[in-house]
Amino acid sequence: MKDQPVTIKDIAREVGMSVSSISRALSDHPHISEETKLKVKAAAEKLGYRYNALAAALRSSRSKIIGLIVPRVSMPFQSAVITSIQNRLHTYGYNLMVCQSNESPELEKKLVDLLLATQVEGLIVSSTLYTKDYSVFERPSMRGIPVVFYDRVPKDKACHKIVGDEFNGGYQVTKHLLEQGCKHIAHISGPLSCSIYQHRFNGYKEALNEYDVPYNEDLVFFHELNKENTFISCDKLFAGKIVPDAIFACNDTAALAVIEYGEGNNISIPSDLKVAGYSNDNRVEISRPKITSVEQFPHLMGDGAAKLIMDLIQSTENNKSYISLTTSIELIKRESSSRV
Amino acid sequence: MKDQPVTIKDIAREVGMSVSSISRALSDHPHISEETKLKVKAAAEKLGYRYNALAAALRSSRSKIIGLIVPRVSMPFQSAVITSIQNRLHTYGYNLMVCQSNESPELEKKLVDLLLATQVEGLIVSSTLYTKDYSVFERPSMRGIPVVFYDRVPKDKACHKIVGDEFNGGYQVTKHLLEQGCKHIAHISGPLSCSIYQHRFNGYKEALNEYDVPYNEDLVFFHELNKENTFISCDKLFAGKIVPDAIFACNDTAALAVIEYGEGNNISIPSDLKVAGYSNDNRVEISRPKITSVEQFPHLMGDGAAKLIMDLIQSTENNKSYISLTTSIELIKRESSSRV
DNA sequence: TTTCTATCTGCAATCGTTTGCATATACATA
DNA sequence: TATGTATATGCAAACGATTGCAGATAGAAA
Repeated sequence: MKDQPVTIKDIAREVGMSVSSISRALSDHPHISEETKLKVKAAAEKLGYRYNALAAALRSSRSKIIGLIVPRVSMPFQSAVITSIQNRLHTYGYNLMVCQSNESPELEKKLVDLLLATQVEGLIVSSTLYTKDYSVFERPSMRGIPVVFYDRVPKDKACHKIVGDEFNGGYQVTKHLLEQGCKHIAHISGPLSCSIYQHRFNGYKEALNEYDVPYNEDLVFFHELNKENTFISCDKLFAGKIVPDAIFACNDTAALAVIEYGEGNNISIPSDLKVAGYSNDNRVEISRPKITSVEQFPHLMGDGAAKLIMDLIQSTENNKSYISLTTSIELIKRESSSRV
Repeated sequence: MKDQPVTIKDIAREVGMSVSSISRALSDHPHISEETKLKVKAAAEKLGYRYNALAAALRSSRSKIIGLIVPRVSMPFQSAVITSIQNRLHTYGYNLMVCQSNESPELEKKLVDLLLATQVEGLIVSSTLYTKDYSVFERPSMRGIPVVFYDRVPKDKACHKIVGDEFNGGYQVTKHLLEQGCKHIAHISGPLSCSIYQHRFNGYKEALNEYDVPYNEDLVFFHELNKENTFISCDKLFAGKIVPDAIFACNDTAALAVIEYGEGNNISIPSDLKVAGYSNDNRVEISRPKITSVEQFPHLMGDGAAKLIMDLIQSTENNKSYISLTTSIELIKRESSSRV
């Protein structure tokens, strides 16, 4: 056995046929007889042949690779989505190349170039909190390579995308809090540059409007939703003229921070203050009180994103129209927002 | 502008030079004058040239792709590790292709083939709970492609690996519980086919031994560490002759299940029963009581795995010896195991 | 002028497949 | 015999870069 990898050329020599026939035999081309196929495959096995997907990709210009750009893998929602994207793509015989933007729009741009250089056949993207300029995804160099956005998608631009029903989520949470008798519902949100927060915010305002509760901008905050920022906002809220009787936090980390803030400041939840989060991550059921939150069904979203990109790749016609899918959400009511 | 992608050939035509010079100019080869490089790069920009990494990979047989095989992306520990692996590899100019075995040894094997076909330059692997046969990683067809295991590694086989100090973790937890005065420490573990559980179990027995507490096999359980299984084990434990005064669960999901079991069965924690988990995931601090657990520093492990694979790829000499790295752990004591 | 470096550039093979087209064979049909 | 139709196989040109080697050019030294 040589140290050089075995190629179809070696198989051709072994069985005394041309490389083209070997190639066809191995890929079950109908023009090759069953008998020959068996012979070729046996020889391949015997020689320890290994298919070179790169060479095939170069020649056929189908790399069977999908690129994924995501802010960070280690966010519970994202990792759940990625899990199902990867599993689904695998059933199509496609591989996934994962890149992280680390919430940096500049890096995100570079990653697009990187993945295009790798000849990905499609791109799945959930953008950074701050991405405003999406032009990189429609440069001429993108020609022919479909892009599917999910979750965090362009705000003002048509594109293929799959998103949760964020407006409805924001609306449902707010409506629920209103129905629990709350009058002063604070909203702790992520930056509005990010589509999901914009839509939840719109839903929030819609519900207020519907219930004739005036919108008060002293009760809304926009910042990255970590514990520190949330504490700062809580401080402001409880130092303000109007003390809130509910807080709608736009993720569960922030909601948990509110709970902790309450514990530390003698604010009892839900009697003094009702709280709701978003994403229904696995901490909200552990918390005491358990936290009302919105389930986003990340697996459906991942599955949908993978199916959508594959459809776009496989459809021959030049799709001029954009496909937009919405996955439903479900408000899960728990103790943190219950009537006392 | 044509619909065909622009290649270095087009640049060569544009600037009136040969493709080899273009190639060298673009990759900053020292034999090309600065002046020429600038001219070439300007032309590339102008034509909208995009580097084809696949073609380069084929010719140079350096794909700049690392394959990752992991049970599931959506486990908190795993996704934290993956995050740092990907970020670190990116600094080396390498990409990461992520595959999930879904805890199936058969699928795991197929993924090795798949990734080898993709011409990965290295493989990073955390195996399934049940992988016993690691021969697939040392077949002749693997020749030259380094493999780094992390976390869940082969038990009885030398290999490159980076693992947490599991024995010490198991030992520390058990010792801590003993020092809190516990005499009957149950151990709820994953299957021993998996290296990490074997080592934690060994650490558990070592501590018992050191404190002259007899090992009692009625107090140990081996199964997948989900809530249902843990409940079943708890039922058995509390129906047995010897009622435990502590439970050392091998992950936090199981520890949380024990807490929940306690709530539902009038077992008060930590006064009646002390509890410890493993991995220090973000739920243990939310739980009431907060749960004693073991921090594994997944980011160090990911970083280490990425560095190690790159070292192996870049080292020219044929490494005969295996490198084994151990990341330290830290026992975080919390209410669930405190003296009353 | 000649010769020698040093510096730059080009030729052409190569990486391992895929694939359009041509060809070969066998068998049936006219 | 000539023709047609499947069926099976081979030829050779791609795909787009890299790279060993040879060659060209220019300036300096002899």
